[in-house]
Amino acid sequence: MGRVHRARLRSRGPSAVRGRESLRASGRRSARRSGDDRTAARRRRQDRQGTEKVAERDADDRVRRRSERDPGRAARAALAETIIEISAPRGTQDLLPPESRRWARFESAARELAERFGYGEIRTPMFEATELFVRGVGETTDIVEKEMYTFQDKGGRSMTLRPEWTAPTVRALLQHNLLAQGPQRLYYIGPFFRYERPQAGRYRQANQFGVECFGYPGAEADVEVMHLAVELLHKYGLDDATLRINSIGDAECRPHYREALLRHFRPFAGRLSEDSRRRLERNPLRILDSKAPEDRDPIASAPTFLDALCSSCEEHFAEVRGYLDALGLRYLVDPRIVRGFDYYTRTVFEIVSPSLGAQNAICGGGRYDNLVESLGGPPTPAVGFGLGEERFLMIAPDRDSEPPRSGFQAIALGEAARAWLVPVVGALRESGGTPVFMDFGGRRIAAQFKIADRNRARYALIVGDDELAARQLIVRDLDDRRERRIASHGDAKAVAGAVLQAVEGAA
RNA sequence: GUGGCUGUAGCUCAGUCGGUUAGAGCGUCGGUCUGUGGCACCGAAGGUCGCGGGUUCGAAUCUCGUCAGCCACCCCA
Repeated sequence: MGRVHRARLRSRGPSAVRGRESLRASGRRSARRSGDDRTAARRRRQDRQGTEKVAERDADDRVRRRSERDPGRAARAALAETIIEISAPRGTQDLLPPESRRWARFESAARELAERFGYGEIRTPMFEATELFVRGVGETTDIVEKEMYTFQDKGGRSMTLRPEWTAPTVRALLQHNLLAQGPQRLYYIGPFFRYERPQAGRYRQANQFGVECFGYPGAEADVEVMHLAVELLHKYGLDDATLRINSIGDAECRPHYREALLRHFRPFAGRLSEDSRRRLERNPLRILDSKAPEDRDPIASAPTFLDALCSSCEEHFAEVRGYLDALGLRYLVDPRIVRGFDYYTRTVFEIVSPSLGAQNAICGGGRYDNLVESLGGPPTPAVGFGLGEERFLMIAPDRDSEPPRSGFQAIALGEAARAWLVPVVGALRESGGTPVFMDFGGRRIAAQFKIADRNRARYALIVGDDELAARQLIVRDLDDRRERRIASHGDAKAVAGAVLQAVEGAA
C-alpha cells in the first residue's frame, strides 16, 4: 500500500495559470501544432523567464484561448485564486473498499465475542479533560510527557484526544456511578490518538478493541480477559502469536523490588544507555524494557520480579497460571514485561506476533487495582486489555478470498429501458437480501457485463427496447451463462417479485 | 524528537552521461462485436516528474530546503 495519496483540491485562478496551465498549454497543445509553431512556443517559454510581464501576457493569452473552447472555465477560474493541497494528516489513513470490508468483519467478530463473554459496549467521547490522562496514566509516562494531542477549547479548558481508553472508561463508570450496581464488564472499539512518528504498525490515529472488567480481585478475572483476547486471535487462526505474562507486584512488594533493581543497576550506571541512566532514578522498572545493546547484559543479570513478589501477589500469580493451564491456554512467563503505564498492578500481559515488525505487541493489558480509587472512586480491583486493530489486521490472513457471486446487476440498454428498470431495481433492493447493482452511465452491454463481474453479481437482468416491447426481461446466470426470459407485467414491485421467484432455488 | 531509505500516470515501476515531444505493464474509456462478461487485438484519455529555491544555454536527472511515505531508535496498540 503505500505512497502518498494526495488529494488535489486545486482551484485554478489567474495566479495559478502561470504555473500549471501554461505548462499544459504549451506542452500538450503544441504537440498538435506544426514544428515551427513548436519552436516558437519554446522560444516564448524561454523569453518568459526574462520578464514577468511577458509571462503574464502569455498566460492571459492561454486563458483566453482555453476559455473560447470552454466558456465555463473563465467563470470557474474567476471564482478561486488559491491552490489548496490537502492530504490526510501524518500518521492517519483513509480506509477504502475493499479493505474497509475486512475492518467491518473484524469489528463485528470482536463485538460478537465480547458479548459472548458477557461484556457490554461502552462509548466515551474522543476527547477528555487533559487532567484525566495526567492523573490516570501517570505524569512520568511517555504518553503524557510527549505523545498527547492536547488543545485548548474555546472556553480555555485543556482537552486531549484520548491516547488510551482505560482512564475514560473509569471516568464514565464513576460519573454514572455504575459500580454501585456491582461488578462491570465493558468493551470498547474505536480510534485513539498519540502524537508519535509513524512507522510499521504505529499511527497517530489508530484503532483499538479492548475490554475492562471491574470489581473482581481474583485471578478468574485476569484469565477471563486474556482468554477473550486469545480467542479472538484464535478465530482468525493467528496461532503463532504468543501470550506473555508477568507480575509486577503491588504497593507492598513493588518498593522492595525497586530497591533491589536500584542496587543492581547502580554499579552499571556508567555503562548504561543514556535513556536507562535517566530512568535509573525516575522509574528503574522501565530499564528492563530497553533494547539498547549496552543494556542487555545488565538486564539479563537483573533480579526478576518473580523473586521479589510478596506472598499474596505470588499466590495471585500462581492462580493466574493455574487457570490458564486449566483453560488450555498456552503462555510464556516473561519477567521483562513491565508495561508503560503507571496504573498496572500484579498481572501484566502482552500478546506478541513474530510476523509484525518492531512494533510486535498486538495486545497489551493487565490488572490495575488502584486506578479507580486514584481517580476518586471507591477501591475497585480491575483488569483489562487493549488490542491494536491495525496490527491485528496486518497479520490477519483473511485477505485474498474472492467472495462468492451474489445479487443482481441490472443492465439497461437505452434511455427508455433505464427509466423502466430503475424502479425495479429499487423494488428489488427493498425486498431482497442480496446486493443490486446498476450502472447509470449508459455504457454498452459488454462494459456493463464487465462491471457485473467486478461487482461479483450472480445474475444479470437485461432490458432493452425489444424486451420493453415484449414486456419481458432477461435473467442471465453469470456463472453458467444460461439465460431465460421472464414476463414483466405489472408495477415495479410485481416485476421484482417475479425476478426473485425466477431465481429462487437456483441460488 | 533522532537517524536511514524513498517520492515519475489511478496502481506497480522504467527513465542511460544533465539534452529535443518523459515511457511500460495493469487499470479506465472506446472500438473490433448497431445487444451479451472474465480472453485477444486495435485505439484513446490520463503527468505542476511531491513542493519551493539554486546551479546550468538546458534539470525528472545535480544541489539546498521543505513536505510526505516507508523503516529503525525512544516507547507502545
